[in-house]
Amino acid sequence: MPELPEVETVKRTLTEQIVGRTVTGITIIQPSVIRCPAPAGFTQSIIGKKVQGIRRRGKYLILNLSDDYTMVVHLRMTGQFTVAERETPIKKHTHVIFDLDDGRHLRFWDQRRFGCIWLVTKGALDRIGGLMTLGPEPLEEGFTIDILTKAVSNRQARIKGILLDQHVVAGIGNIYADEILYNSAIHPERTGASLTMDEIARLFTSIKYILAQGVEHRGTSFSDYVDGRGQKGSHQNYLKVYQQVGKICERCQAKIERIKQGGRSAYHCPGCQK
DNA sequence: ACAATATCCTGCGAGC
DNA sequence: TGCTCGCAGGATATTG
Repeated sequence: MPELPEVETVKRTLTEQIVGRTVTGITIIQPSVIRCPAPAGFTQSIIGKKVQGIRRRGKYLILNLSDDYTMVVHLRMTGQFTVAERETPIKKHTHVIFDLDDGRHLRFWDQRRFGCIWLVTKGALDRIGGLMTLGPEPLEEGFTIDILTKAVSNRQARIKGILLDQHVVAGIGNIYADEILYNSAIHPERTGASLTMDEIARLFTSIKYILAQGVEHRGTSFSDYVDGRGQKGSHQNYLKVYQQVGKICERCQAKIERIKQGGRSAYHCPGCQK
């Protein structure tokens, strides 16, 4: 599941490979992954564009192209955006193939087809749903303890749901939400309003620490995730609760449990997450 | 405004 | 062997 650390790793590995490259052709196999414009317009506009830089905002990849165009990609659940040699066989669920001027391919693959691509001109980024309403980047200066305090205050929603809300803070998904709550020893079903100042301070520290660890480990490859070179991350080897049902908590020796929350799994330690 | 739930999609494993 | 069911979850739409 590409969350902030995974998308950041894709950004870095793609930057090394495709900045300076020009798109010379495109094959759209599954048109529905392209949100805008329509395939004919997309094809016409993308060809000849040079990749000038890549940045990340939350879980969105943003490719700055020549002529003031911007291509935005969201990998959602199973999306992969990788560079491949032209001779490499095309896997099932490959939806879009960009031909690059160095003879290689940039390929968008997504087994479950939740991922999507937008191509807009500069200034039209507000046409991309969700991008303009994202909360602050958790690993940057703009994210403060004051912002987190305001986000949880007087909220009856459960804290895990608040962490997953991209308007509050950008880039946290199910894996890192569970790991952050474990690290701060807070139970996922606590309401925002119930948190003490001390707990909010711990949560703030854990958000930064766990996400930074995820980036350092180049992401969590639990099922499909790979970076822009097709390589897996290693953070799955450092998970304390996510997908760890029955394992012994190293902090209190209780057994890790899974509960259902909002249609999602919430992994936690019933012994020390209060 | 807020909080919870349904929806999209495919593959896999459990259970019968 | 082959079927059904539940599960995986990011973001949006819908409901209360």
